[in-house]
Amino acid sequence: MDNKKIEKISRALSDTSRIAILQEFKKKKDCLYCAEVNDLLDLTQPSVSHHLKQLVDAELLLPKKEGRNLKYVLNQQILNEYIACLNDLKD
Amino acid sequence: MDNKKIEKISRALSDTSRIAILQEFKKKKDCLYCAEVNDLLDLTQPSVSHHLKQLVDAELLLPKKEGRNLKYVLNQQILNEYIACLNDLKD
DNA sequence: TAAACACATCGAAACATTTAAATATTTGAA
DNA sequence: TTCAAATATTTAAATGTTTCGATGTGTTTA
Repeated sequence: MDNKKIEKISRALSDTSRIAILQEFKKKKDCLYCAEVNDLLDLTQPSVSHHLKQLVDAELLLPKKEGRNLKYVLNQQILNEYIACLNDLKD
Repeated sequence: MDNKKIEKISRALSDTSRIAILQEFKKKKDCLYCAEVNDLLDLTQPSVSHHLKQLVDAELLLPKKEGRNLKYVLNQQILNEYIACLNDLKD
């Protein structure tokens, strides 16, 4: 994972709304619907859409279309790679 | 570690210059002088000072004054706590 | 004490991010 | 095929970030 990718993931994580979204996955067994995120956050629908887009762009979330709903799955692999890079900063 | 702190650390990590600074610590045995960072990055002294400040504000670096020089030490503990929070996102 | 050095702060320009309102798109249901 | 629901995009305002030049502050050395 190169530094540009680390930067991108870090930026995706640098917002309490997006952190809250990711934390919600634990309760929901790693799978969340867009509408559930709308209920979770006190933001308008376009704002939530924007935040989800950033998490998807950083590949932390994988979108899966289900009819007119959108289901998100946590990308554990990229999270593991990111964590490995951080661990690498230590000696 | 609360979400505000996670946000702050993530934001500190969301810049390739700052990532490069942290990576340099590995080569320098976890201790860097401000002037060494100036040589490392192709940025002016005020810009480097700004980046170091963000890393210090996020507590990723601990500053130690040595006469008119400033030495930084990597804060492994806060890095570990941050990594633990990220691991916590997984189930 | 004066000059040089190391680092911080200020001010401003350029650019990016966050948010919401309005609108568009896609899909399912009647 | 028309209507309603779910999500995305556009636009614009407010705010935050990055960078540099100029300058300030504290410390060592001549």
